[in-house]
Amino acid sequence: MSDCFTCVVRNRAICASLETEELQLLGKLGRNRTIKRGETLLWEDDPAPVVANIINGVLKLSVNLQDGREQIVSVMYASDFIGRPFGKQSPYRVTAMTDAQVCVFTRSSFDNFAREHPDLQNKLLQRTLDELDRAREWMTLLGKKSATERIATLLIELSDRLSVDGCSPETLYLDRFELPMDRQQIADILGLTIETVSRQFTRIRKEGIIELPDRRTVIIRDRPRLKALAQVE
Amino acid sequence: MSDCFTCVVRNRAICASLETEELQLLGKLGRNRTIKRGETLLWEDDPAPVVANIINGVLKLSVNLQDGREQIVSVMYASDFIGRPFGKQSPYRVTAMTDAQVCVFTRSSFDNFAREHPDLQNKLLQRTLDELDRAREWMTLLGKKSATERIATLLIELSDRLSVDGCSPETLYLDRFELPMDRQQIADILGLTIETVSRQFTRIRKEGIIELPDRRTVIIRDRPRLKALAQVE
DNA sequence: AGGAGTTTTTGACCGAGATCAAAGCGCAGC
DNA sequence: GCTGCGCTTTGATCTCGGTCAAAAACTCCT
Repeated sequence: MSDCFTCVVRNRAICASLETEELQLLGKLGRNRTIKRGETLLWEDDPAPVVANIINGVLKLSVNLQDGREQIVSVMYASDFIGRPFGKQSPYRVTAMTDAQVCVFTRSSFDNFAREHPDLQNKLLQRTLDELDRAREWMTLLGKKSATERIATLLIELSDRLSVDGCSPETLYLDRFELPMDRQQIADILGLTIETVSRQFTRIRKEGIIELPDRRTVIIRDRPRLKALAQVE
Repeated sequence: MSDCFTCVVRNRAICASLETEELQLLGKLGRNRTIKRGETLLWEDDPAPVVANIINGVLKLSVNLQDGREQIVSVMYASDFIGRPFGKQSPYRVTAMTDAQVCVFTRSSFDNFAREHPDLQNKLLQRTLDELDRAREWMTLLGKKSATERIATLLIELSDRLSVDGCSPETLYLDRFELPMDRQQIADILGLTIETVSRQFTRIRKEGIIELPDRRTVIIRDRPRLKALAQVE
């Protein structure tokens, strides 16, 4: 059993809606699990589905077309909730982009628990609405933005989302961070090819907006200009 | 006051989760409203927000960038739920694509009601999850599909969604229907330009897959081939 | 340290869809 | 019936990002 009371995401995940006793009950249902980078936690329409909270690490949710094309439809971070409770199966593949730790529930046990805890369901609803907003923002990116705008938007988003993850309250903005994904994955998030991603990185690096000390590290040198590139909204 | 008991979407909208007495209560909170094609029901981040059920008609949800680019992030049909309950405001513009009738609630009154009706919240959660799936499917379209694939996908989707709307149970497939939007709106849904949309229509019309008796009418002549064009998944 | 394999960058070229421009079509009003 | 206007189609050209290929940089192993 996992100890929910010392859990690092206890106050940010959906569990935050629960009181001591309920948390104890939910804790009995969950199992901690470690996943290696590249490992798939959940296959599309898995017949034995699970839901999970992310404790740490970054996971992707992807749609894979038969001809091999892959679209990443969501990137999920610590405290995010994975999976589809109630009814339908989840038509996505969930794969770890970095080593990760998750807190896993069988769907049936989670469903039963949730049915009796309206506060938890409410939290879940709000999270799903947030996720929907994010998906729609990304639709706008995919439908209307240029390659440069896409890259800039991703970098801004990452610096926001990873800073919460890092949990150091003094760094409101993360100006230096590790990319949790490789170039191919960036391409599959942004609806571009790996070559275009690389060229755009080079471009904004040469303009002095960012620095790339190595493949995985990004330093934002000129945030206002980066925001200007991203912020067409 | 609107009469919920004879409402055409009574069994398909979220209200389906309510018993007689509760429905009566909710009915007191709602107001019927007619909207003309092109009229905007809700502006992005409206300070006096409402939520609504669609009784009939088709509405769009759009994100508008400052330079005039518009991405339509959702097309909503009869029995769909509009707006964002609990907390945040809705960052989208909601506009009628056809004349429509909606059942409107102020957000605060709806929130209060929903808080006391877990079944309603559960229904809302499931709907939101469905909507999220649809948004992600569209992300895949916008990120990975060719112009032809996009048009074909939209036509299949419309023939599915409008047939439920029409409510004639014998027509499982609608092979003839009216487009609820003009070419520009199709372009803004699919992340294309109006010219490309027009060219693709002409193309699949010349191939005998569809027929276009007039601007707004579509007849599907060869559904299997249309599906093949759309169905890259 | 050297070498094999992987990932990323760079270069040359190409093409799907965008852009710009000009008809064509359908309908409302007179 | 004609005219004017908005929407749609068609045509000509351009461009951004894709494709194909090779070089460069990094990683990991021995």
